[in-house]
Amino acid sequence: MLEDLTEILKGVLEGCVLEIISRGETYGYEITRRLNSLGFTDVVEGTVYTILIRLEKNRLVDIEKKPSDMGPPRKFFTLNDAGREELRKFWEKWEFVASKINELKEEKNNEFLGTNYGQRHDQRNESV
Amino acid sequence: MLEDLTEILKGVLEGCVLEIISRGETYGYEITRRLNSLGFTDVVEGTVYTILIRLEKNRLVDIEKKPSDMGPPRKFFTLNDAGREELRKFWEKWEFVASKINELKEEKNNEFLGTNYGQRHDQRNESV
DNA sequence: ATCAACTATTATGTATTACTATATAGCAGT
DNA sequence: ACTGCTATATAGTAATACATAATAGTTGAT
Repeated sequence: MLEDLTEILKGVLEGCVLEIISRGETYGYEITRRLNSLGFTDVVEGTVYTILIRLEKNRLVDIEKKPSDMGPPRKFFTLNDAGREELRKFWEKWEFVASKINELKEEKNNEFLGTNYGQRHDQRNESV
Repeated sequence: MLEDLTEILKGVLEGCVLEIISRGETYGYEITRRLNSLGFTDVVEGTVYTILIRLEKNRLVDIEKKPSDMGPPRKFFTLNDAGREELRKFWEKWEFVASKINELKEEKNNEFLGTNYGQRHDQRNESV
């Protein structure tokens, strides 16, 4: 149905994984299934594992290996303090970006209210 | 204030540029200023020009060069049919992804309503 | 016992993207 | 001349998601 989400997922997928881990100890395969059932049906294990390895490398997670009765042993991940701080920052960034994008979208819907094409756009130096 | 937005902007910045062009003929430098005043203060000309060259290569825009009384000539961009279709698809993708991310975020806020850690997560094969 | 299906992790290579940094150039005011 | 603003172009870099394949444990059917 929807086309490739690859590019639009860059930068947010890691945040999603952090959020999922923050709910409680979990592992790569389960995280992938969780993302799939959320709606990101094309995300595969390989993608999630590279994110998990990155989280480990950046010391945002604690890891514990445990046997499973369903297959090979699982590597369980939990967020540590740095991971929780990273997650907090992710949501902060997300809310900022999402609000700005929606602002742009709203302008679009309000186009009929009046545009200023041709007139000077002098908001230039009022920017943050 | 906010940290680096680089990664989270991947995949959405091009959509923003398409949207800005869709309002009417405009050029790289002005698009950059528009993005800056929207809140994306760190986006620089170089980034926008690479996006514009990409749009041109993918034949999503029409181009017209015009002299300026403010400096060097400007390259004006307008969306063609393919560009408008690409923009439509961008908003479709954005709404999908944003709704899913917010769904994940809401679950977070509703954590206190009850979790099912430890119990089996048997939504596995109910996924889309 | 063998095979397929599901569970689970690891690793290599690729494409795409935003960014850095720099170069070039026109115009205005000092 | 010099600075500052306007304006475009481009080579190189870092980061990310994905494709693909290898490995391995468990279960159930043939």
